[in-house]
Amino acid sequence: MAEVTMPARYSPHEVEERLMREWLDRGAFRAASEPSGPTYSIVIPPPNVTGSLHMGHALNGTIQDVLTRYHRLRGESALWLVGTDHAGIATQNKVEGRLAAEGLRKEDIGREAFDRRVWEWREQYGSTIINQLKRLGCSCDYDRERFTMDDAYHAAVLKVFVDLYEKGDIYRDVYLVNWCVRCGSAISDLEVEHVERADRLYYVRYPVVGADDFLTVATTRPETMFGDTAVAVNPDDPRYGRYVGMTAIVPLVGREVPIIADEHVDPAFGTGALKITPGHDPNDAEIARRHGLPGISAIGFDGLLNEEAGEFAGRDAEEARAAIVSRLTDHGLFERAEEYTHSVGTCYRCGTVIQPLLSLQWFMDMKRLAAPAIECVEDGRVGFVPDRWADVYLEWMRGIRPWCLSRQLWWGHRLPVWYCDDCSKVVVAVEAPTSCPDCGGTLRRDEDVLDTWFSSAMWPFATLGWPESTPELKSYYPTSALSTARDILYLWVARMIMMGLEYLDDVPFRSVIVHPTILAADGRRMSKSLGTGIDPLELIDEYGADATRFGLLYMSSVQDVRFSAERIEMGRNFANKLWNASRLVLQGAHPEAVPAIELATPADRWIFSRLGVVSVELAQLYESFDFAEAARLGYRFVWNEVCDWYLEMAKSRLYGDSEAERLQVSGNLLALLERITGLLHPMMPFVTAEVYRNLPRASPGEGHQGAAGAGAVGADEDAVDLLSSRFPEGDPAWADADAESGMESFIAVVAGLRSAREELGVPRGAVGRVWIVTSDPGRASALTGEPGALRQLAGCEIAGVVCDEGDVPAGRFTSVDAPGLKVLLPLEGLVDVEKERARLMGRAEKAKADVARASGKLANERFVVNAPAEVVAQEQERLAAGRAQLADIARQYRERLGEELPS
RNA sequence: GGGCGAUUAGCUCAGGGGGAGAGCGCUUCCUUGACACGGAAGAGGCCACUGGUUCAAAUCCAGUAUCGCCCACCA
Repeated sequence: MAEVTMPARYSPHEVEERLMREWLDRGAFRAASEPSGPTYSIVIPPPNVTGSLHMGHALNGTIQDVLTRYHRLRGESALWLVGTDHAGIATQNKVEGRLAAEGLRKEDIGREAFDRRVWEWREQYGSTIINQLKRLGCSCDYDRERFTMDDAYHAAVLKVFVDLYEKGDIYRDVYLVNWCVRCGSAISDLEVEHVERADRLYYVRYPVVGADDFLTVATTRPETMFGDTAVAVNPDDPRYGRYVGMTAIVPLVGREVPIIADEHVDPAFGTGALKITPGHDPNDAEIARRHGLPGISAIGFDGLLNEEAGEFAGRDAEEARAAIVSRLTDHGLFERAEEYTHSVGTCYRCGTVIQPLLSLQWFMDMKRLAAPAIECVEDGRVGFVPDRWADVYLEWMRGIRPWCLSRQLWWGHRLPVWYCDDCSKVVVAVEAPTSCPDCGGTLRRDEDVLDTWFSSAMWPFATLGWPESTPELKSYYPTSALSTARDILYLWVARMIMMGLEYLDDVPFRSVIVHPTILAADGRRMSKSLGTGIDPLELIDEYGADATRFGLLYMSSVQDVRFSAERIEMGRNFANKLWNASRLVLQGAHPEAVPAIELATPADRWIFSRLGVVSVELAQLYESFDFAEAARLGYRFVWNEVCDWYLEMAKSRLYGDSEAERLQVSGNLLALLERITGLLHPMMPFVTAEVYRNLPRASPGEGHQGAAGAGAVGADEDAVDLLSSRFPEGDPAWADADAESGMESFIAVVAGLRSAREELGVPRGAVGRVWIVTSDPGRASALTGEPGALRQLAGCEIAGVVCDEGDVPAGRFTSVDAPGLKVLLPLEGLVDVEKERARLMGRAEKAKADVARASGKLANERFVVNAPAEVVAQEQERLAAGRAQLADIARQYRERLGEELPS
């Protein structure tokens, strides 16, 4: 390798921009239409076209990219399909806002022009979020970008609507729907967000006809009384039994309505009497249905009271409340009001309080489609991660209710429904009919569009070309995994499962990953309006994409987590660590070295044994979606094992005099680094790819066991691109339990020696000639086989190895314990008596505590009888070791300090 | 009203029946030829509370408290 010039600090932005451009230019993320081998596929939860990347997208994008890159490295044909959702209300609001800035309303320009404006808007801003995904390093197949309003997609949506209509699942009916006055549209039950609100409960008197009496009802919404069609009491309520069957007068309206008995009424609530407003309350509508009562609408789609409200007609319903109460007071019909906290439905898009209104809408009955969608989760064809979400899903699915599909918007998939002006014919068809098939009359198309989620429900197959039988559909459906936030489990995930089973006769994905919600640092939701949001792009700017990804993964354990910038910083430091490790290797390596594994020393055997284990574990973690643990493992292995120990130990050979050793250790270092880049690439694509491309390579045909992805070496460009390599597999031959336990001793010895030197104030640079005391030659060889490292790291040379401490020449030593052996460090003239006394006392305390605990346990007969043999044996070992250590300390105390160890 | 999750070091979080872990922060030292976004040595926890199961509980069970989320027709 020629001169390597690498800055001491990894600078992510230059690398990220350059590599991403290269990858995109050469189509590295493109998935073949008809791949020959195994495939892997993910469809992205399509963000709103109006959207920009937030923390949830960043985490979710990272997770999906880890999976895609991992499986791509596995040699699978990996497709990560991206796209955006037309997001009916959200987008329409945005464009209406722009019109408003020009002093226009959408009605001023008309539907067609408005549609054009939306498309223009989309041209201009619709790719923002997609570009932001690129900054994160997401390896989506950008050439296959889809939009839920693409022509082909639209055709698929119409086909499904018509089909479900013909099957009888979709129907039109008058029903109480959730009406958002601000959006001017119905929304589905799932789009209603309930929020707690401090309100008042009003007690209003309804005079009973033919009795000089009245019934007092409690209501939070007196303004709905204009729609009252009954007063209800509980049938078992003794207070009111005599009134049932009589009638009452609705105050201010004067309407005479029946007094009915219904189980639903809770005698304990309020007065036990309930006014029934079927036109504006779902419960009341239910009761009215049971009793055959009519519904009256007193509030219009504009949220204003209508002519039913008499003098209040034309006033905003909620705003008129006070006036109504005051008028009731005038009539002596208002009793009192009390403070009352309850939850009110609001529009999840704009927060406006929902007005339940009777309205003619299109609905979809979900029962038929739900059955197989329940089954496929029960039998495990679709799995949830974490799996408790399966229960949440199933519970909702079992109680599923009809879905209000129609939206009174302009932006969206317009219903393929026509009404005849002349007869009452309803035509539902994919192709626009020219005239009424029954009477030849003129047809009018339904003005409404479909709920955005109706088209989203088809995302896993409509994006792959359905209903055409495309090669993509064949290759990539069902998809492999779906990663999503939990708040769209019902809105989206459940509906995709139903639609997938209905139209492809197979589940849309095998696994649903429900990733955690990232909360603001103070524990609240991250939200722009609260000012608690953190922009992931700012993190990428400050720390780099790899750091952002790593930090997000690290904190993405199974539960919700508060965002901590320290985690991202940790990722940045880690990327920098990896970068600098590669600097050490590349700058220090023998100029002719190429990746080549030759297990020559205990450290070599140890690190490759560990590499093998870690390779398997990381693969398992990626496959089981445990990304937080994968991040931890990668971090620990690279930092605490490779950098802290192997690289440090390798230095003595790397900078040593032996050319052969230098070449040999260089080969190991390069091979190790090469594999690490592959292992970490799914999580940190940029820094790993950049390091990888700097590695020297064996010339073709030279054949050595070190080249990762040896089979992939082809064109020059590919040869240096980590994306074209293979996920590193460990060689089973590397497994070496002795090397691992030997290294355990080595690390304990070095740490112990350093600690002792520190505590005793041994001057830096002083070299100690240590004796190793052990009866286990394997353990000893971990030290004797690494003399250079021992000298470098602990400042010690080995004087000799003995089985028995008695064989060590007389002298003053301090001892360091390690698994399987003990090391004696000569003290000579440099012992500080006070320090050594403190040190020995400290060790003695600990040893005594060990002995006390172990002997206590072993004295307990029930422990000895019941505990597993190995646990008892372990305790016996502890006892023995503790006693030996104590004796040892006592002896040292005597020899060194000329005192007896205080007891 | 039902359900789920959380409660571990100053902070953010792992762990999950046999001697408490990480990162940051803190103390002391170190600008040695990968890295101060670094290195070395340390300090710092009755693992929310109360009971139970067990030879053994931070870990399993029950209950309590606090926080968060979801579902529900709380007028």
